[in-house]
Amino acid sequence: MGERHKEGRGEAAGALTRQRRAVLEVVRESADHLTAGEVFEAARRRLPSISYATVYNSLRYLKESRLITEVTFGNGASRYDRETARHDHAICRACGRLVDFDLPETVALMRPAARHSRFKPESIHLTLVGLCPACRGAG
Amino acid sequence: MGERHKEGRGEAAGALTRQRRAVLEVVRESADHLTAGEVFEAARRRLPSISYATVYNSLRYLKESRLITEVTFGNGASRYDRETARHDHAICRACGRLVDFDLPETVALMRPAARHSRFKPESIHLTLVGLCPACRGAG
DNA sequence: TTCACTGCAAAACGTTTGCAAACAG
DNA sequence: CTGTTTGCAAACGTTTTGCAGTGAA
Repeated sequence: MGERHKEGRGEAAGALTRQRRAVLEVVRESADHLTAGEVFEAARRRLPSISYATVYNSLRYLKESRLITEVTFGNGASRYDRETARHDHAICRACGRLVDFDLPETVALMRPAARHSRFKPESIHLTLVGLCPACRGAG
Repeated sequence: MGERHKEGRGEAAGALTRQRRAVLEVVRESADHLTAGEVFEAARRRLPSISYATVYNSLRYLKESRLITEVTFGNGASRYDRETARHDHAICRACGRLVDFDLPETVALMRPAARHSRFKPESIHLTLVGLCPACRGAG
């Protein structure tokens, strides 16, 4: 796994190429959580020659470099999140909308969760399923 | 395939056919969380003529009938859980092992989570990522 | 007869990989 | 030169679907 300190950033060595930077910027500039396909569409606007495979490769690289985060709920496409700090998620069961939030109380559950599961804890997060503001109104 | 009639249990109408019951029993008899493929293998031992598609159809039916639960983490295969009550999960980042546990404190976070996300809350669960007892030792 | 369910094969998705060519150090 | 990254296409694993045939009511 690792060559070290080229970038001093994360685990992945290697360069932040033009393609990778375009992908990173796309993810960073979106308030939403884009799918790989959506990232591809947007990245292509900046760099028309970029390929789908390179988008995937770049997303993997950026994730390993801890510059972005991958969110996988359900069997649909993964979504990519510019937020790299610990946080929680809410998912709308009607429209699938995914929202980040941070509930500080969550981290306090790490030790009890570790005790119950007997796992060595590394990270924890909360997932709220319900109706987003838009769908809550639509009933 | 003459079996019982409606169970009046969940949303899905229809019968608990021989195939569906075989699939249900497979899920119920496993302490682990089986993938559809594993359910298929086990169901085939009971009912050699059962097809993959029927396993998928049955799993969907059982899920809609609230007799089993589907768990989807990562981009791998869905796993099926006999536990239908609210509970939390721990996932081993080394081997992928998935363990159920119930942390009663989790439900108390539903209201604050709803406040932070502005969602109408329906269910909540905690996901602990770390190392399972086996991988914790193996380092 | 009617209608739901099954089984098969093929399609659909999202994602990964093999490889040759382009590129950076 | 040497190793890395790209782009393309093809492969992959999982899940869904179209449809003809089966079986239960």
